[in-house]
Amino acid sequence: MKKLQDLGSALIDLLEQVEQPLEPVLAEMESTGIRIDIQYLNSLSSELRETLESIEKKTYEAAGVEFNLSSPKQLGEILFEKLRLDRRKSRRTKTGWSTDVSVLEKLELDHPVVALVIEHRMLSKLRSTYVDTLPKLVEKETGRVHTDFNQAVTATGRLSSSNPNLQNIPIRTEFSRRIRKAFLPKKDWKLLSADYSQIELRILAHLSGEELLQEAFRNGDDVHALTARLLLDKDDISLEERRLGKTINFGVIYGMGAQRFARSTGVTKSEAKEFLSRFKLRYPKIFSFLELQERLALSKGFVETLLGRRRFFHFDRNGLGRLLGKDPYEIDLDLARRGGLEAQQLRAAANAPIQGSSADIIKVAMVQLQEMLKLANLPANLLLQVHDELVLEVDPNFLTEVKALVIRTMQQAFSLDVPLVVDIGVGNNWMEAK
DNA sequence: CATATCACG
DNA sequence: ACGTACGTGATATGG
Repeated sequence: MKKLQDLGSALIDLLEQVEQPLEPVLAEMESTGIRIDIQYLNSLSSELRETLESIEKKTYEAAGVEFNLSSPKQLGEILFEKLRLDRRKSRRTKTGWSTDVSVLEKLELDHPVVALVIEHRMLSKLRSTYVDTLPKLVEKETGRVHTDFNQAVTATGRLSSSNPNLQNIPIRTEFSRRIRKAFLPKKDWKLLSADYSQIELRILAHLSGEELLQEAFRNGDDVHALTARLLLDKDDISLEERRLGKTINFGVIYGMGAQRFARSTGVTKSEAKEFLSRFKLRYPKIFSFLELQERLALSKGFVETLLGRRRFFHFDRNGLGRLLGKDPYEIDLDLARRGGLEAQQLRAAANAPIQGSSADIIKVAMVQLQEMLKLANLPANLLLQVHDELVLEVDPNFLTEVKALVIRTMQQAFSLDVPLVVDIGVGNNWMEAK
């Protein structure tokens, strides 16, 4: 406590008003657990076993040799030595040639074996990490799995989840969504999923004061389409172009460079540079805000979230550490970003207030929501938090009431200069609820 | 136990 | 000249 007091009252408040009240909420979520359909997962596992065996056979036929598909080392040797595929599409790792999915996608049209490997990779990952693992962790008496929500692990203030990690349950592919069907509410209850819509971009709009973005959120506009319109300088935007806007909106939060932007959208590097500089021109306050965070990390040694949560940085005393105590606006950022490790730390500094403020807000919402559920004696249990999403199980007779309470509590957890919007879904399992 | 890979926000 | 997307946790391989 003494140490915290020295750091100011915001951190005392954060501790006493948010983190400490959150602890029993997390404890109850862990203890409640979430119900899992073991039989369903077992049948998925059998189906996967057959599919994987069939892919393996075809792979060995196409490659002309049998090998361990789960060994990146062996796969690299097959692809780049035996089959002599284009090594320029891969890169060196400490142990050989990279065979990660971005490499495989570049090689996909060069040899029939590659598509098989991609399919196998995805399905075997899902089987070993989720389909075969979750049933073993189900408590026999309750039919539920109980994760650990770690409150003091991350650098940004987010929670993490482990044993098992229930914050990375698959959703992005067709087969993934079938895994979500295994997550059930209490018998005869409903599963409810409520997530903040674009909370990090809204926080960025708030913290930066960028009027164009704020106005868009206030009007309920499609901000990815807006960004696409600003970058392409035209009114009508295709779905493809909107995707471009979305990539750059998210990329900026992480400090994405032109190369990565080009690679993940398919535009050329010079087009990517053009887009990034137009973005800077159209949303100048976003960039000055992000740069200010980098300057603060250097001059004060930390950056802060909405609730005063701090992420500290420790730069080499013989290098960037010398900038400690200097006027943030006198720091030459281009110079500071010179080193690879330092540049990464500075991107992390720019990102931390955004990611961390999002964590602040959902934590406040969780404490308030749990309090309201208890006060009103509502038959509903908080089960999971997935960074911008809360999952509950609810007695269907009280759905209308609980839905309204969840939305109101999450949206009012913190007042920003832009609205917080919550999307909600209800179903008989986690897939249906999304 | 290090490494590569990949699941999520 | 070049690079650079933030934050997590789990799995299989191979030494």
